Amino acid sequence: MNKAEEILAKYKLKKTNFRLELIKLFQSSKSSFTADEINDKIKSTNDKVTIYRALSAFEKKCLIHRVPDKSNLIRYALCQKECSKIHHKHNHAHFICNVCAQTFCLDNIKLPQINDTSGFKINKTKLTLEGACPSCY
Amino acid sequence: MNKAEEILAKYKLKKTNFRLELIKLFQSSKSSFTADEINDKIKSTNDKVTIYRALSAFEKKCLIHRVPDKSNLIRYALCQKECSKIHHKHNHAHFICNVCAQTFCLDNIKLPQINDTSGFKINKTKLTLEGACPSCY
DNA sequence: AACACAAACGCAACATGGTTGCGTAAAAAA
DNA sequence: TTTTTTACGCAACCATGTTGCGTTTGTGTT
Repeated sequence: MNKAEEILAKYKLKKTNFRLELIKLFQSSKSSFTADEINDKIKSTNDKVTIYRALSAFEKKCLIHRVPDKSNLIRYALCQKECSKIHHKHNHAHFICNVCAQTFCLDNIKLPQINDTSGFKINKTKLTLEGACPSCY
Repeated sequence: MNKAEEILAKYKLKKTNFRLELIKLFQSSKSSFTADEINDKIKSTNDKVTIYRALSAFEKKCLIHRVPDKSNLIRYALCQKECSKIHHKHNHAHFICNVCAQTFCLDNIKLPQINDTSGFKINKTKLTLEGACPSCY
C-alpha cells in the first residue's frame, strides 16, 4: 500500500488535491464507490465530470476496477497488486449487500471452472454473491 | 409453450396486439431483449412507456426475468416453467456474448455452492460467463 | 347488446447517470 | 522561466428509464 503521491507519480498522473484524496478514499475502504458516493465524501471538487474522468484515468492505469452494483451504477474498487500498470488481472468474486447496497471484493473465494459444451466460447467467469455483509448481518 | 393468448388469459393480462406480439417475440428467441430491441422488432406500438410497462407487468407475473447485460441495460428473457405465477425461481447461469452483446440463459450449468467464512451471509449466487456465443464463435 | 370497471395506451414531462466540447488553470518537463 | 501536457470546471448534451394523467379499449356483468 503505497502513499497516494507515489502512486500518482508511478502511474504518470498529475498530483492534484482531488486525485490524492480519491486514492486515499479508495485505500481507506474495503468496499467500493460510485461517482455519487465519491462526490459526497470528497470536497476538493464539485464537478462530476472531474470525478468521472479521474475514475476513467485510474481504471485505464489499472489502479481501480469496475465491480457489479445493485442498481447497475458504475462502481469501482481498488485493484490488487496482481494488476500491472497496463493490464487488469482479476479472478475474485464480488459480494453485493442488499441492505447497504455496497459491493465488496471477496478474495478468498475461487471462481468455478466452467466447461460449457453447448457451443459457447467462455473467456471470462464472473461470480457475484448477494446477501448481507458483515456490518449489516 | 402455450399460445400467447392463453398465457395472457392465464396471467389475467388484457389481450392487446402489442402484448401478444411481445410474448411471441420472447418465445421465438433463445436469447433476450432490451426495451430498445423490442421497439425495433415490434410495430404495434411506438411508445417506450408502453414497452417498459408491459415488461414490468410480465416480470411481476413471472413470465420474464431480468438477465445481465453487457452495457448495464435492463434486459429480459423468458422464464422457465419452474416459475410460478407469483414467484420467480431461477438457478441458472447467464452468458454474455461480447461480439453481438446478446445475453443467453445457460440451463445446463449448475451454480457453484459457495460457503463464505468471512462473515458474509449469502442469499443468492449469480454466475455470468462472457465470451462468444455459438453464432459469433 | 349495453354497461361498468379495470387495465392498457399514448403523450408530455421529468429524473438520473453518464458523456463531450472547449476554454482555462496548473503540474511537470525542458 | 518557458513550454508542454494533463487536469479542471462549466455548459450543454445524450441515453435510459420513470411518473402523471387523460383517453381508449378489453373484459366480465347485468
